[in-house]
Amino acid sequence: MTERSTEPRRPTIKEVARLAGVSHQTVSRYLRSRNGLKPDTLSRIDAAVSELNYRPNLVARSMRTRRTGRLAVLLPTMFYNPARMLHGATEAAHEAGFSVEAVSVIGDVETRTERMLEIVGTGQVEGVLALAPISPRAGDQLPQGGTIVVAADFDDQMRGIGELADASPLVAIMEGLVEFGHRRFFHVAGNLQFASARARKAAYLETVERLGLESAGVVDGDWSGKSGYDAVHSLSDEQMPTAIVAANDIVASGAIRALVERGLDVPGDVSVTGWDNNEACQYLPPGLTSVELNLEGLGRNAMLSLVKAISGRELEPAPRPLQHVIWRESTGPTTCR
Amino acid sequence: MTERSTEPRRPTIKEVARLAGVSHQTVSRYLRSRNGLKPDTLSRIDAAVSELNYRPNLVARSMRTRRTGRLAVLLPTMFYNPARMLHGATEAAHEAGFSVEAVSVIGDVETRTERMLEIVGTGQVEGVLALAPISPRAGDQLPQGGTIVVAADFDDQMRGIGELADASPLVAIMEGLVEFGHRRFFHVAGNLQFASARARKAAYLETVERLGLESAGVVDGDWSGKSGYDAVHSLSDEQMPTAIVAANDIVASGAIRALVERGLDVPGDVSVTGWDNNEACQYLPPGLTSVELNLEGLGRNAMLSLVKAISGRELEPAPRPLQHVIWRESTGPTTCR
DNA sequence: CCGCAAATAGTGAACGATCACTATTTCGAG
DNA sequence: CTCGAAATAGTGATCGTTCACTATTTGCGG
Repeated sequence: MTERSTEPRRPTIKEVARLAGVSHQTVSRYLRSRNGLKPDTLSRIDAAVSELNYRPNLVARSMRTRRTGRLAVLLPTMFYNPARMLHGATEAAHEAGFSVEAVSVIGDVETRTERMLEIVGTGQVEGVLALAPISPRAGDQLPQGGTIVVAADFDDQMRGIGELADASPLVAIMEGLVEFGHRRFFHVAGNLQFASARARKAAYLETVERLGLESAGVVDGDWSGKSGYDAVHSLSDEQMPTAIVAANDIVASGAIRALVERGLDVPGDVSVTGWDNNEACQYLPPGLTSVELNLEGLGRNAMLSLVKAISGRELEPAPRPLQHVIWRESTGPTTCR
Repeated sequence: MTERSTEPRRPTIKEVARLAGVSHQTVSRYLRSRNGLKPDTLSRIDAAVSELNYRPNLVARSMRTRRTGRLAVLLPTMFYNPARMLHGATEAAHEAGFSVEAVSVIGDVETRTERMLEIVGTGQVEGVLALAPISPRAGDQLPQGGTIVVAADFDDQMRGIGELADASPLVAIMEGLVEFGHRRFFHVAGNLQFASARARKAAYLETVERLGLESAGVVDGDWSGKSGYDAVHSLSDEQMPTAIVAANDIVASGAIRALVERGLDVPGDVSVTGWDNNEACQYLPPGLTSVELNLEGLGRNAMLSLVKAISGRELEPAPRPLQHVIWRESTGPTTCR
């Protein structure tokens, strides 16, 4: 590991002012906007700033302006990989002049909610973007002086909101499978505390209904491979569908293993689909039909709504579409059985 | 999405003091340590604090103490999933009283380094933990007043340091494969800017040498499935090894696909191993022999060295071992060919 | 060259905590 | 009861910036 440290005191606005032969307030104005200064004054300050290598003390600025310019992102740790969403979110926040604190909490909804309220309570952050479910009661418990909260994957009515919970690719998947001749489906859902899991389950049920399909049912899972594995093993031979729509690629991988263990071929006997376009699942045979996500874009757009709520600024959203189906070998025409 | 906001001014130390009938300095002492106060005074302040729901203004405290209590973690975005390491790191930082800012940068080493220097330069953070490679020149460019940098996966001599680069499980894998009868190996390395990739490559070469094995060579990859896929397809039939040691599970999945495409069975013809214990690779047949990592522990320990360098505090490290081999179906005895 | 508005620059207070002192109270020994 | 050190509490300055003013300079029509 490499370690370095130096600790000379940093120059202040007054030292810059003295060197430039102006008042500290003039330097302050220079920092805010370079308008309203004579060209001569401006260049003298320019010179002083670069000579002293001056950087404003943001803590002092925060103190006076009562704005910290900091946001927090609450990350889930157990169920899916939020790193790319975090990236999109931090980039967007950076564009809007905010820095982002990452908070990841292992535990249940209540633990996460408590931790989030604690963070808001310190007044250190101006807002929180929750990428993991939090308690719907959180809004009421916000401490006075508390800040805005945007929960991107959750709302008070337990319904998903926005792009994160857009389940339309699932409809596209099922329609594609129907074209392949499939009539009997099965869905292994994700953790239903996540709006995305609820939305996919709802979309599955609606599509079964709308297209008059058979369904071997829905098993509520937890985004894990084991949940897919167990769900398939729980089916009797008579129940066995010809197409399994899994909540994500991990669940699908568990389902595929269980199918293989039962002597069934994918996609010969049963087609399987996932979600997230997991790289390993693209390569390992059979390449898994999945939904490619622009996770950075989803993270960005979630952050945009927080930024807008706090500062009113509207930044450019990520270009659509943010998700689309990629068909691979794990899906195919039904065979006579 | 849920949004809430309230903005009554927060109470200050002086208001607490007035309510408790003491001086503001007494309240300040109360906040630092409750010692040296009369029980009566203490309980009066206790009452005042809870009545006003007082929380100290950390920005004001930072201003006076010249300590921000903030650290930054520089995350890689392209190659592997740092979310669990980030979690371990933030937990450790939290224990030591620091908050953590997440910075993820797409781009090359120079881009990351520049961004890191920018962050240090603002004086907002007391230290940076780099989980992605940064330029070895970064130390020299640290701005004056700059803070300590710990690069957990890199050092000036391009050699890996510490647990992140511990390649001993690779030796265990190869020894196990030798017991299975394997003599002819192949290694697909990760991105060699990462110390872990360099360490695994070095361990592979040393073990080949030490045990007098045959090697079909090493292909330098980039942690991607494609790199494993291409590497295997680049081999002639004569070169084909009986065991492929891949830099991680994704690379292994690409290798397996290429093997299957060439009509080879895993593990019947060729054994394959990965690294990271990717959940999908555990389930999809053949279950991949891999290295389970305590990523939270690795993140924690990396953060501990930063915390120690900054504050001198030594926290409890994660219990060892932090990685161990898990044997699965993708490895087996050699067959006569 | 005057007068007056607009443009530009300066002054001192304030943000909310801690630091470095000084002041007061407490309490046991003599 | 007094003295003096230890324990406890108070006072005012300070951190580096911006805010709310006031002061000065500039530019231009008459």
